[in-house]
Amino acid sequence: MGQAQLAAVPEPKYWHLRTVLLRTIDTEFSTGQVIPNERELSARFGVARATLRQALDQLELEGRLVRRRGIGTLIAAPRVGVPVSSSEEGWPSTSRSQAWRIVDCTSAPASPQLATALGVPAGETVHTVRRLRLAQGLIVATESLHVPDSAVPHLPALPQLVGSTEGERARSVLRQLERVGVDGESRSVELGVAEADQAVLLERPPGTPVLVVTTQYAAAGRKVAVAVCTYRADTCKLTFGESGGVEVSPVTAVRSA
Amino acid sequence: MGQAQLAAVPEPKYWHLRTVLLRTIDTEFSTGQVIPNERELSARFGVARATLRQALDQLELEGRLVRRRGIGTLIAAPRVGVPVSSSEEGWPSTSRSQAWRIVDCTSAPASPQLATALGVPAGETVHTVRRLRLAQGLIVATESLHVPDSAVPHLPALPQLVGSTEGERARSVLRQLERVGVDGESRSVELGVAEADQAVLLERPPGTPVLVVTTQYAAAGRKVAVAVCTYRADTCKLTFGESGGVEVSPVTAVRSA
DNA sequence: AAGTGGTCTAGACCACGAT
DNA sequence: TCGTGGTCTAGACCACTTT
Repeated sequence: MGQAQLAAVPEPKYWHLRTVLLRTIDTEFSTGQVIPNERELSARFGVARATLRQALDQLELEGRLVRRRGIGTLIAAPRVGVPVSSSEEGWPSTSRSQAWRIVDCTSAPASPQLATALGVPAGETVHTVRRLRLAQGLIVATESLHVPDSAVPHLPALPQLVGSTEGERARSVLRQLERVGVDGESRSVELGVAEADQAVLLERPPGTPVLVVTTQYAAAGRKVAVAVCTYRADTCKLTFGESGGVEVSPVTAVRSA
Repeated sequence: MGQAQLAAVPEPKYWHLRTVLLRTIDTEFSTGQVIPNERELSARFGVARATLRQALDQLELEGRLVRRRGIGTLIAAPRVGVPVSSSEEGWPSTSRSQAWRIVDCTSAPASPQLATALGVPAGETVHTVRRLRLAQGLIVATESLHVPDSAVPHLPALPQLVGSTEGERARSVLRQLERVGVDGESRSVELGVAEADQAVLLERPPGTPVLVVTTQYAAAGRKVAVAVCTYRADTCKLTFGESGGVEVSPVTAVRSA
């Protein structure tokens, strides 16, 4: 990598450093390579390690770097395009794509907030299926799918499910939901950070930035499910619309134009 | 606060601090209030100011706090729901909603990346309209709308536009684009940080986290425009689907359930 | 054991907004 | 001028991975 060159301008050091590093990794490094360690870089640029780390923090937030404790700092792979478009992608089709992996399934009375979101009376039984979403073999998201009991009337009663595994119970919920069908969905996307439990599932430390996608599913004019899907912001680019799956063109690059 | 857990991995101080602060601001503060300053808080919790700031950084990333230099740290207002759904919302209807404010308009040969994204030969003239998006009187996003010259054949030639203001030129581009119509769009959303120019427009410091929405518009099977829209991640929740505008229910709260 | 990133400290000074 | 958050320093120790 290049050598120290810091302008004495109103621009903060860490921001200038980020710019220099960004240009360097764009021109002299490729995906998967490890860059020099933090102590060496801070010495080379003549700044404190904390300042250098501030620059690396930015680049990590942008998904350009990945830092692994005990290993080093690596050039990140380009973000994976993850389709979040029509029902077909995220919907509980247990068959087809292996893109989802069931974690567990619980049934409990709805909290007030959840009841409101689902449009059911507080306290009604709600089945919650937790799943992991995979893309290209990597975990990219966790999902909590909440289904009020009244939306899946043909679900076997709880007592009959004693002895069945969580996976089986989860699959029955999904199957029943499929039978109901969906004729509408509304969605929101916002930035969040992973709490402890999410962080474990995503194999990331707590506080990891995530894109929280909340989807409300409707059938015959009433809400039948709410899904809260938590995507790793560092590795995911959410895609919507007709062009499912892989991106048609590297539009991301337009940003720097 | 003090817990005797068997955690083989001790929770970092800043993360525990975040949890405590989050509970405090949820129960004892309301939107717009200023919380005690950093020096006092760090003293009160018996940690270094840098550690306290690490906790505040998290809460700011989550959109729960707003820090203003010279003023203090305030409880943030809930995120504003911004419709990014059908063409109607984001589309250049110069009339109707006052939700967009034109910044400038330039015409230049397409960079290679931009040409690829638009599906035109590199070097073709591309008109770029920059706009601000407002919601509830606040700036929530900037947009760069790229339109290849070949997609708007009836646009007055450049020489004829000499003397016209940028605003007028921008409006003619938008008008022509409206005439062409749109029959398809594909979109992606990812996390980014605001560069210097974007930061100025968004009235935020460089490095501010943003949600980058890239939209490709098509008409008659060919791409007619690409829009790169940069939303302030701290204040925006992007909404898709039928329920435009305000959210139907406080689904966000489900996260903590 | 050695090397990496992660956390934490106790200071210092600067830029900004209000007074 | 004063109080605020923003930046920066020079260390220290810890947790993790590899050798």
